[in-house]
Amino acid sequence: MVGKDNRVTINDVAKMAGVSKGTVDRVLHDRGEVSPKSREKVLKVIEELGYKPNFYASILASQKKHRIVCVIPEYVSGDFWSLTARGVEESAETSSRFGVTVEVVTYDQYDVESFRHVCNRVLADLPSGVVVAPMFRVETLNFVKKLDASGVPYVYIDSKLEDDSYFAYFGMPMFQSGYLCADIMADGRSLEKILVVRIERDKMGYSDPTVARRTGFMEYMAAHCPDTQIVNVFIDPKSPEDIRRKLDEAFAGASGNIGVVMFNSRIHIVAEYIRERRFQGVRVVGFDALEKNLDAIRSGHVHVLIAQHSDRQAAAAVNALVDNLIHGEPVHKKDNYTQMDILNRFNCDYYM
Amino acid sequence: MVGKDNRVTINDVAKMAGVSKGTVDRVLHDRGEVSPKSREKVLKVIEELGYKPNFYASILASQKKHRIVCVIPEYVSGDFWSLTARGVEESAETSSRFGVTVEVVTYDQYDVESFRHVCNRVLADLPSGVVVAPMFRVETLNFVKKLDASGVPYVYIDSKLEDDSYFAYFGMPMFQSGYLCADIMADGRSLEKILVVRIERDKMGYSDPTVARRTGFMEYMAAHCPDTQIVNVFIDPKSPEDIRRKLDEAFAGASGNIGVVMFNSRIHIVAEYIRERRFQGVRVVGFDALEKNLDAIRSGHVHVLIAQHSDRQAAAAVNALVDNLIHGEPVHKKDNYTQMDILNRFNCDYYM
DNA sequence: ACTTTTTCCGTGTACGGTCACGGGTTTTTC
DNA sequence: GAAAAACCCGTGACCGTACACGGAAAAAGT
Repeated sequence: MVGKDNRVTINDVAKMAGVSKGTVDRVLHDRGEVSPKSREKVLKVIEELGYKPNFYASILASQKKHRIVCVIPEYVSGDFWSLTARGVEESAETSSRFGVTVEVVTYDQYDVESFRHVCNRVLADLPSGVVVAPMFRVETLNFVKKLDASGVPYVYIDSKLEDDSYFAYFGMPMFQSGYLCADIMADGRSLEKILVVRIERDKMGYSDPTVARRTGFMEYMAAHCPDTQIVNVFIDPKSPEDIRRKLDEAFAGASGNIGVVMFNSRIHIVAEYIRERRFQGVRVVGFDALEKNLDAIRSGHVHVLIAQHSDRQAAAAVNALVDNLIHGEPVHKKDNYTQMDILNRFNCDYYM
Repeated sequence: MVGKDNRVTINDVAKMAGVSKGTVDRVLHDRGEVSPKSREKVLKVIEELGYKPNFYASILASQKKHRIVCVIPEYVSGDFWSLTARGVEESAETSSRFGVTVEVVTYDQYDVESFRHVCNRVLADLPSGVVVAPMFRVETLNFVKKLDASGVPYVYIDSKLEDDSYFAYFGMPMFQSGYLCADIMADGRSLEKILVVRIERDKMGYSDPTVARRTGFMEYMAAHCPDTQIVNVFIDPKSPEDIRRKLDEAFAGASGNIGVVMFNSRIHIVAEYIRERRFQGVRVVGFDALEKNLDAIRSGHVHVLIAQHSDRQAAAAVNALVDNLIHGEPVHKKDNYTQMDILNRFNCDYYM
């Protein structure tokens, strides 16, 4: 049996304490203008009666408006960040009931300047809370420092930086996901070599969340499969043709079993290549449940995806802020690592 | 940008439609006593203005009390049904804010009579909604028929029966989970035989949710590994010693690779056996993320678990009812299949 | 002792709904 | 055609809390 009848109201408390509800309200919200004596009295009565403020009446009466801003990379339908955006959208719906508006602002993840610009815009019109997916280390640290100075709580999603005053973090354990990936790739089969397909980026203080993943992968391989050759294949993000040439090179002259992996969400471009070249027996493992990646699983060109619910992550991030802003609830846990989901062709259709 | 200022109130609607808020309220709740003409008008205005009732005002004003009852098998801490109970407990917390109390009643899943008894108790004092985990086919059908007749919505969790008037269903796709299980067990390795450990039960119109799982498993094996021998090992649930003898028999004289699988949540008893006998190289696959099973993964005696978030399932079931009772929201989807999570030693620690 | 200031507190309205009540209209009934 | 019934609909009192406002009491100033 759960859920008791919570019939004690602020009026009961007031009556018992021999004061008016106004006074009770003042002590409840620490709004001052109450004598120590009556304050004491009220507190005692609250304790005795086990008074819990009615949540709904409270929200209804206080017409406070909160605004939360989510700063994430630009996205187009179907890519990784669109999942996050969807999650935000979802929780925005619920939050709007609490009088909280949620706003998404995006930046070009390949252009620091655009990130700086966005940060300034946010700082110029301070919201009540911020959710940020950090891509540029220095700039983000600078940004959150200012937020912190203004008392605006911020939540990291996807990856976090080394500062310590963030309100919460929601994301995948990146190192472990790489480790897991390696196990899935290599365990029980003796691979001759593994191609690690990487997208070249401008340097520019860029903080790639996937490096930890790669590190985890490499550590597993070093420990368990020292004989497997690891080959980095760098692709130019601007010329999609590039991948064909580079992979042709990498595949040339390979005789034994080969694996291909990417540590970002774009394994589907590898799947596409494999499909074109009609290669058989190549083991392909990637990350994130984009629609294109799921299709690649279904068609058999990708064997396993390691996925996370980025949408839930984003929603959780927003909700944590809302809970804090509205109910004054502290975070349950500061660091929240989402589960790593292993998807193959037999369970991917049940992954929404 | 998300979440607009939803400042349209029932009074705005009333004014626009040229009626009183009472009338608007009546059409909102389909409470009758409204002429078709004004009803039409109000509906149109609601549409135009995009009016959404304020949830909190609504809850505050209507002091309705709802009661939801969850009928599930008895459980002890750490077993499968305790997960479900935990999920119920969680959602009960949120629901209590909505003036909904959630009650868990349990029955002995090996005793029809106890189930009948529980059903009668529920029927004697009808709640607003029911969540039920069906174990006895005929009795459950009988039970829900009466609920249906009284207009009490009911939700199936874990497994569902073949009737059609349930409000919603939340559970794992059992057949596919068996198929998936077989793939994980056998793909890429040539197993000589697989032991299917089963717990004998009294017959008694008992509806075992795991039979579909076994069917899925067998179909996969027949299609992909016709040479692997499948051996059923029946265990007496009452004598835990039994398993040792039976498994000893089954293992005796096996030379090649062996797999062991159970289709309920108790693979940990096999793990325990393997640990005792110090067997090496036996592939063990099971279901459900019980603490004991997770421990078995960590110690290496179970290789993979296929899990579902039964807690979320239960919570979702309760929430669906609450949403419907409080806000009159219809279910999004009637049949909700939860994802199948593949757990191994590298990702099981992030599965909460 | 009489202002002036500060401190403390009660009152009343608003928030956006719900629902009982009762009065006015129309339709039925005899 | 009047009485009864059925049908519609507006009114207003809540629900439990937040907060502005103004006044009483106490402290400080002169």
